[in-house]
Amino acid sequence: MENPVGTEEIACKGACSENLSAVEDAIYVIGGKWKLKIIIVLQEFGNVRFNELQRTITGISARVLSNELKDLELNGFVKRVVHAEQTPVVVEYISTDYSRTLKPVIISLSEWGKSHKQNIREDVFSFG
Amino acid sequence: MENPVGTEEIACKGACSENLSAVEDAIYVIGGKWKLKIIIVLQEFGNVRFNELQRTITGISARVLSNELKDLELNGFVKRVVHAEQTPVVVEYISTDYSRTLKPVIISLSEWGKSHKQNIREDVFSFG
DNA sequence: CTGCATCCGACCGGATACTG
DNA sequence: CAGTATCCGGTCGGATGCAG
Repeated sequence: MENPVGTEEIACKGACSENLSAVEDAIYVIGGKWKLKIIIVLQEFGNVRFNELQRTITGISARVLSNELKDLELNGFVKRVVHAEQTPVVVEYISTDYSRTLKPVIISLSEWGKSHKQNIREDVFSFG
Repeated sequence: MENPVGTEEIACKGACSENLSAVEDAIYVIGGKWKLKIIIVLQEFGNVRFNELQRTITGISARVLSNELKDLELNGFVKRVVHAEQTPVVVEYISTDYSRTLKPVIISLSEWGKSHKQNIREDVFSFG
């Protein structure tokens, strides 16, 4: 059936673009090199301070971390808690309930990442 | 070996960084604005030609698409098939078995993306 | 400590034109 | 059609310095 841009493709585009735009939305908010990693650390540690965060997430600069945190806070993934009673001021970041809805995403990514690393080690696709 | 930050944090770092590095690995290969979207389209359409791909994935330029495809092929997510018998030459891209191992990742991302869009619409966290 | 402001180089990626 | 080459503006992000 020669069907260059026929009904079949159009139909697929409908169902497909639903997936596509959903994933696009997801990537838009939690995409990038750092966001998920920050979320993971906050979920595992509970509450973390700025410099602690920077030390844990290897390679991130203060500037970028600061921007990412602002972004994450705006989107409701992170809460910024200031302990004003102390000097110097202590600031802690904690993960929100909403960030916990990302658990399935994090788990599937983590599992895939593990098996991928294995595959690379075993040279599964060195097609020579 | 001194321990400036305390054993508790170190212990957590062990368990935590496993997750962290796994997710990092995943993001390293399939991260970015386009890679997952390309993979999704190829999985849903089966085999797609270059320009078709560019039309389907709104906003991507030929240059970037070309680079992404090369990258994806190198990592075994995409296969490039040349039909030399035709003129002008027809090239099709198809998804590999390995790219299908990303299914769980794509599903969880897609579902989260959908519910996230809903949440935004309902203004769940307009703390205004 | 917790960041923000500024400077500045590196890189990303769009537009355009071109080849096979 | 399926890309590649070049130009070039915009953004990303490191380094440094400074403020609360």
